[in-house]
Amino acid sequence: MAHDLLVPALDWRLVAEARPLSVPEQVAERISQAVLHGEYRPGQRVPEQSIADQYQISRGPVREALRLLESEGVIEILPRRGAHVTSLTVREVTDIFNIRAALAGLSVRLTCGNMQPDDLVQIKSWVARLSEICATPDATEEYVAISFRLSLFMGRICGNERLYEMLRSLSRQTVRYSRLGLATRTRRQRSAKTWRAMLRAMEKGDAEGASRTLVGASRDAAIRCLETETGKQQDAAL
Amino acid sequence: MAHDLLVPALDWRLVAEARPLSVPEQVAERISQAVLHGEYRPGQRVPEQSIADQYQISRGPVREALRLLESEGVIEILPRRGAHVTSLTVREVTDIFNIRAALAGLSVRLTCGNMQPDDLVQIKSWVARLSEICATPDATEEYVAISFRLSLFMGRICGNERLYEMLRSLSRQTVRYSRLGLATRTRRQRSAKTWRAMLRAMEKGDAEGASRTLVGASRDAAIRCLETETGKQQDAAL
DNA sequence: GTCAATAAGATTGTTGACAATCTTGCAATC
DNA sequence: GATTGCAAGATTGTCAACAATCTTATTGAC
Repeated sequence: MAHDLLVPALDWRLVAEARPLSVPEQVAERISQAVLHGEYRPGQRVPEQSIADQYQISRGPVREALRLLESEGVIEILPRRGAHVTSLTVREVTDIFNIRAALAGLSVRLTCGNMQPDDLVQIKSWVARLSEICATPDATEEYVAISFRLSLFMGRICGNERLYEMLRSLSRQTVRYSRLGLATRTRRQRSAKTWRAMLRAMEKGDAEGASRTLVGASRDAAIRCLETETGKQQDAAL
Repeated sequence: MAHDLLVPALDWRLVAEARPLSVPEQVAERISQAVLHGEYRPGQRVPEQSIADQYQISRGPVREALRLLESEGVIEILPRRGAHVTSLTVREVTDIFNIRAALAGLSVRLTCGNMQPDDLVQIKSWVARLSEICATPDATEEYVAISFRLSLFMGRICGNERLYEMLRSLSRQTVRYSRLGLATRTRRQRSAKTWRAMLRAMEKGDAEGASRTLVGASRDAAIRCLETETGKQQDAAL
């Protein structure tokens, strides 16, 4: 088709960003939330028909929703055996944490060169809040929530859209396990110390230093969080 | 279902790894190859029906194949507008190169700690071959092929399966553009020099050094390869 | 001649049905 | 009592048809 050569196609990405979610996307979001909230256990089957009945749609859109969730790592689809909530081994969780650490490091480095004054204020306030609550018993939920908001915030403002998407996806896959790594007062205090060190480096404009701090700490945290589990069972399922 | 609590589900990942490719996977592979070989141009539409006719199947499996390709970044699917071969902007290519650099760095670092003697021999021979042909005019294709094999090899032997998958996916998305970055003799010579430096660091057991060398070089290469294009057009499509 | 409205055609989204395969429960055997 | 084989049920894979939406070409007005 010579047509394509003459008239460049309109780049729809620039037009419709905040489009309404399609049916499969909505279903995927619901299931994802259900998994995150522990309504489905790791390894549990997710039959297409039961989802279809639940939302009163046919299996077509459900299949699509499941593919979406598979690409996000929330579920696994095996041929003729259907969809299961992912149940990661210790090895796989470590692997993902390593990847996440490397990408978080990149996002911090980029953020340093791409930051608005307001952004630093925002980051500062979150780090302050983390330092405040890290010693409080039972502050795990708030601590986890804020540290995720913080790392995704840097993912967003660093200017690398695709990096943000990858960090978001990896976070989704590891929330359950991150919670373990921040479950005790000691661990949270150690984590808060890292965030402060990273902030200091950022304020000095030391992008490499900030990045190194975060990567090192993430790596340690991954090891620490999994040491607890390693002895128990080969499957790290929460 | 209390049943799930008593009998842990069999982990099929450990059993059936080399399973035969499903129909959608086969179709996805074919389309992917066609895109890589330039049979589809960036931005070109990929209608479901025409693919279905081509392989004499219905649109169901085709839809699934297209979702697979979307998750690999080979095509883009827009609601009610169908699938298009991805046409990346300069910005997006840079973004992906940055991510790939960070992950390649991680894979090299892990490889250093996870390497068999044979592996180093293999890497050495490839680096030698690259040094041999880098000055040859018109060696772009072989040079690109070997350097990809090399980086994916390290992705594979580093022991982080997921990292390998991500590197493979990112490579697929950027082959077209990498070719630009290795199109001239000077660029290939510069690239070969980097590989040699990385190899020296690996031989000394300097994982961090090897990683830094590669990350730095990848970053430079990305910038260099795109400088050529930046002036011309906002869309970096090959 | 250029632009806007319209209609025909093409394409995607969804549905329900059927075939292929897997899982589960039960019975027969060792 | 544990294991194997079989059958019924459940679940996934594929298909063809219809509805909703978008694209393209034509027509008419300015």
